[in-house]
Amino acid sequence: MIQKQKGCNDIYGREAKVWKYVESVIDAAMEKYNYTYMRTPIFEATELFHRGIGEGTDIVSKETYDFVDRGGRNITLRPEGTAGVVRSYIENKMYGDPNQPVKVYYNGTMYRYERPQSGRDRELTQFGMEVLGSDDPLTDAEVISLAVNIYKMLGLKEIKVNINSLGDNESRKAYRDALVEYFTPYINELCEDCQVRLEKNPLRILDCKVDAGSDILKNAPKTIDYLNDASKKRFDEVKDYLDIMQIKYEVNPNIVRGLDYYNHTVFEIEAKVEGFGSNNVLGGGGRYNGLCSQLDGPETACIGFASGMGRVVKALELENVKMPIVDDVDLFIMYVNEEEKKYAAYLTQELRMAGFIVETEYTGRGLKGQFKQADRLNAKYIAILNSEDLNNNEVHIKNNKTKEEDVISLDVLIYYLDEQLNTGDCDCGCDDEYCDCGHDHGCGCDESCDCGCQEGYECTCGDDEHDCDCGGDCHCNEEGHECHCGEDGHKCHCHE
RNA sequence: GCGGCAUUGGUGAAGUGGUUAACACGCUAGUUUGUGGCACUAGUAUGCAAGGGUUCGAUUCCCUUAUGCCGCCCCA
Repeated sequence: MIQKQKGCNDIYGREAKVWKYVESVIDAAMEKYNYTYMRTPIFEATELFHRGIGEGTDIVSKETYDFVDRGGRNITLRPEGTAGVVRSYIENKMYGDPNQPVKVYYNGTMYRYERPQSGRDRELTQFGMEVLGSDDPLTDAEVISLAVNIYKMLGLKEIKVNINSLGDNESRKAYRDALVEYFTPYINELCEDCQVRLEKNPLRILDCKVDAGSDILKNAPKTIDYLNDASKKRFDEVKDYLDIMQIKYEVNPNIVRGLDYYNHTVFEIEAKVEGFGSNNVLGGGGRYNGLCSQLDGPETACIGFASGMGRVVKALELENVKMPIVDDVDLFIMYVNEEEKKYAAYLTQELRMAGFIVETEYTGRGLKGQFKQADRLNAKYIAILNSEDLNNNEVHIKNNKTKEEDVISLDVLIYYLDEQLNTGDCDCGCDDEYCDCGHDHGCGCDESCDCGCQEGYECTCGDDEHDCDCGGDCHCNEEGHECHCGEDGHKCHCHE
């Protein structure tokens, strides 16, 4: 049997629905912040990542998927999203657009040649956003706020935002020197890995798991103490904006990120859920003002954030977050003989065109088996075709919840279903099959809001009956968008 | 790149150097002349990740490979 490649995953069934839902929430959040979706190629010239990330690190030397194509080009499957976005910004001369900063987001697969473990795969899906062309501290706060709000809208509660500032190049260098000076006398007391880090990447000693908690680490110099006045002022401004936006965070001097190109603001968002394993960072980001010029573009101030979809989904599962996932069908059409099957084919087509989710039998099961199948599919109604009924232009239709059965004229079947299915929990009276405002179409407006509630906020969706303490804005409050469900004061959250 | 543990049917799994690989769920069919979910009955792995070795004989022992889980390195 041919197996999937190491560190890759097949996502299907219910899990795939969860992914689609998470993606829809991401899209909605990005839209609110006015970040535009962009797609860049999955493979790029190897040089892009070598120059972007830096030659010396393990990352580029042994953790990318590299190959030479048939034309002799050196190709690398993208290990992250930022480099491609910056390349595109330069190549398409987006810096020339008067509409600055450029705010974009992406969502796609990345490839890293690593040994898989919990929360780490070789093919992973990341979403992220970048703001290119502004050094305003407000953009730092905006990116962090957007990241936090995505998690909130999804309904995650146990998250922690860690922020830090590395300062400008001058501050960074001063800090690095101070660290080396501080740790050198203690070199023999550090773990073996840290002894190597002291020379290669002293900042990462602060991240060490072995030495964590030791007095040497606790008393190490803090980035913040080495920020020059301008950098310090800038960091204070970022924190002020976060306070104004009511984003909770903690300044954590040990957040340093791995790459050289970061400066000023760096941040990580952790899942604080039990059982998450050692890789519990949902996402991270920071400012990278030097990258664009390093890639032959103009000097451009940028900040970005990226988050792993797999880890987000894992956090949602561990927190048992409820999601508005439609996994039932409106009607299952049963039949036994060939003549009935032909009518089933016709009826299936007809009702689907009318907007219902319709299923029928494809594997030759008997009636008993078809009833079981209808249950498995969570069919709300069952139509039992029988030749005699059909000759009388009638059909047996059964409510699969109450088990009540009616015999109705085929002429009124559509109206019958329409009435039955749209008078459930939801009273929006919607009769437009393409509107997703109704309970049957996944709106979630019937009981509780699906906006990913957090405490301490008031819902602004304008629906009285629906008591929500959601975080930030409810995403059913789409301004200027008219719902065609016909209920006043009820705003639809469909994206048309 | 380094290390620990794992891999038995559609699923969860038990098990042993030697005739038919437990048990449960599921699934299919029947009892039920076209209305299920209960009950009962029957069927449901020529196979124990793949390949090689030891042995009279291996799913069981050994080796290699693959994949999975967990950790280290690294972390974009």
